[in-house]
Amino acid sequence: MAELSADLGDGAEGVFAPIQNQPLRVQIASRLRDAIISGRLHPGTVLVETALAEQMNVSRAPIREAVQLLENDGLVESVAYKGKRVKLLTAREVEEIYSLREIFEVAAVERILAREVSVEPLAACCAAMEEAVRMNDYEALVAADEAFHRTLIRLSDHELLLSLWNNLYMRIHQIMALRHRGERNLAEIAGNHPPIVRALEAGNRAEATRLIAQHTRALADFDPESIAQGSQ
Amino acid sequence: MAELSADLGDGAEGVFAPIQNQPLRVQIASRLRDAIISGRLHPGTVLVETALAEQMNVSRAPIREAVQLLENDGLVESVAYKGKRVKLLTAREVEEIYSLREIFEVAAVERILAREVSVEPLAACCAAMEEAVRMNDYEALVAADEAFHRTLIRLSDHELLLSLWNNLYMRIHQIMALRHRGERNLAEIAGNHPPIVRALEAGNRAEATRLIAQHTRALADFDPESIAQGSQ
DNA sequence: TGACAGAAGGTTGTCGACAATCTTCATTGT
DNA sequence: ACAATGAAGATTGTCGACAACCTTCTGTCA
Repeated sequence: MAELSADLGDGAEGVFAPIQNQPLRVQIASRLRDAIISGRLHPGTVLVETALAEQMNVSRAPIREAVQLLENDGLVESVAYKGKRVKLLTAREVEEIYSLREIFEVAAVERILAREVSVEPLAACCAAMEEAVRMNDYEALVAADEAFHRTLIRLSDHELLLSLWNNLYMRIHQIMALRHRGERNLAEIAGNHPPIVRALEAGNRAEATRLIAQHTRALADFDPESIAQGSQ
Repeated sequence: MAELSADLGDGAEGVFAPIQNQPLRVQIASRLRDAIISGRLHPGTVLVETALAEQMNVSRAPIREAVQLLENDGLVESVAYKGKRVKLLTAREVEEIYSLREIFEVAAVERILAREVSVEPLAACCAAMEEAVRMNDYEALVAADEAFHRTLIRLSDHELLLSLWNNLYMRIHQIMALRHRGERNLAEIAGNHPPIVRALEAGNRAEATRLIAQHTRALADFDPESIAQGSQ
């Protein structure tokens, strides 16, 4: 039994999938989070505990705790005497989210350059993006893009920064899902990244920072009216 | 009644303190938070719901929710099948907290310079610090120091950054409380800040950034062994 | 016709209890 | 003496119910 659990834990080559007895609140929170960041639950949607409990066939306790988890994520807000609702997105907040993204990425660049970390993982992400462009696969491109930026943060070797990034990117996901999908030039998006990698390889801090800022601001250049707010 | 509430809300000059019917979880969370960041609850201390519920004479439900709030704050961690405990502090985590502090302050400086905001509020904080030095009041100096840095973030006009800062500074409070109080030169601490204000006034980005980094690293220059970890 | 008072409805806040799970300790066998 | 098995204890997870609070609708009075 000792070696069995060891196998499952380490190699993950075992026959059995690892048993994961996640608390209900975690499962519920995952479902709700997915619904919110995918845009299925619009900002302003009221989350009524009793209704959710009935839908998911559980009691209110795990629902309450799950909603609280989402509140910590900044996806849900509490409005006095009205209950909880999916957080409304103001233009200002969207701006701040993207500017924070820029702050984080620039900080990551600084650390990567200071520690002279290999940027090979970033090049791999670029390759995945080019592949997605060849296949004309928008979803794959988005995934590779996310992987690129998360890898950038990860290479900075800063766990706290990475956890903040994960939370931030969740909200960016939501914003992208709510935004009308403009006609994006796949090749242009993919093409933005290799120069960043090259600047990092060259140790060119100013250029890397400039490219990151430019890329982020292009993403943030949205139509404020395009974000669907729920009723009210 | 309308004008009464308006008075209380705006001027805060009314006779009555505003009625705040905070949920139990918020009151409980505040108490626990205070205990943790003041160092009265050491890292590693196990938080048993039933015990806390009995001590505070409430049921377990609000205790659970309060502890979850602290978990979101990063002050409590969940260890499988052992319950929740006050989060242990590793040297790495402390380093990351201070490096994040530097990232945030540098970002704030950039924004302040870009927007040409008046730095008068910062000068006021410096005056408070000098007054504290004159009175040889360590507590007042710490308070003024915190006010200075929070003001710096506030002047950057970035709500998201400010909320992250508040959370981060909570943990810095905890670290300072756990750290053996070295003999600090009050005048030296106070003296660090006016040059920052002058650099901001002069629009000298490089100098301001350099001073911030220097100041932060002086704070982070701690003895890793000095942080008391609870039993285990 | 408008405004105020009252009642009804709905939602969150809190509680006590039960169930499930893991840990720890005692016991037994080799 | 050590290891494995079993039982007991403790803690978290979940549930259903009650209470408090605010909102909203309706009815009445000026």
